[in-house]
Amino acid sequence: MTAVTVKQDTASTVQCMKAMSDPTRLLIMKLVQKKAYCVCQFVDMFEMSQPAISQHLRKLKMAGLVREERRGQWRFFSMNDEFGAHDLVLSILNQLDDEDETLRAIQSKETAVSCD
Amino acid sequence: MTAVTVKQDTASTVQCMKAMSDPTRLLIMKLVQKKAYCVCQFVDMFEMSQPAISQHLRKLKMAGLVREERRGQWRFFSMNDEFGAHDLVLSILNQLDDEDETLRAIQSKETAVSCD
DNA sequence: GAATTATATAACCAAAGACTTATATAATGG
DNA sequence: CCATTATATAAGTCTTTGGTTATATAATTC
Repeated sequence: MTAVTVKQDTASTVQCMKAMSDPTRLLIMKLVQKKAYCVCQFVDMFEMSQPAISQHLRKLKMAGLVREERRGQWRFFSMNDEFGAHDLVLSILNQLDDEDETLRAIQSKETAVSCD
Repeated sequence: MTAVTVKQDTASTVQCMKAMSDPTRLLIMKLVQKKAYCVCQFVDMFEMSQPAISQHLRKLKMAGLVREERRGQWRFFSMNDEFGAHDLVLSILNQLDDEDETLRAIQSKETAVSCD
């Protein structure tokens, strides 16, 4: 297991961190680390309006942290593991407790999507 | 060398990340990782007004990332290594390139303080 | 092709951020 | 004690952010 890390410059580090410095987006990243989710699933899990979720996802996508894939009428989002600061993303997510209350609460609200 | 990491909950992770999600504060953290600096040194290095620097330092201090120490008329700031999310801070700083242009430029402007 | 479902986008708003200038505080040195 | 130096704080401004509601777009189903 090599631990060689791709170093980032100040601007990209800040951009990546800003994208993740929000509870909703941080948890979305934690979730997409495991598998892809569609917008409506996030809407249910975070109990947040569809436009609000959509805008959070747009930020993550614009920053390069996630990737979007269309499946029928759904749009699935997953972690972009080719992202330049991918190592930074991983080390941040790695510091986040998997037993965290907020995370647990959100995961428990996961709903299935027809196309699954 | 143990790599056991103290996990953080969502709220503290976000709080810590927000404190560092600014180029000035990120670089201040990178600097204080090595040694303590006083306010006037940051003012010179970042070519930023004294109140602006003072406010950035207050944010870092309020969030628990740095520690303040008075030496005569100066106030020195250093990394708080007893901070709960200290590991998170370190892994973020570790991802930041030491050869980064912005960092280099700032370091080159370091000035001495009489009391040193 | 009309209704439904999933999503994005636009326009708006309140709160938070990052500065500014002006002023207060506190230690130092004559 | 007074002037100087280092720093903090207050108040104001402008921008960014994270939500809202309303509407547009696009695929699916009947």
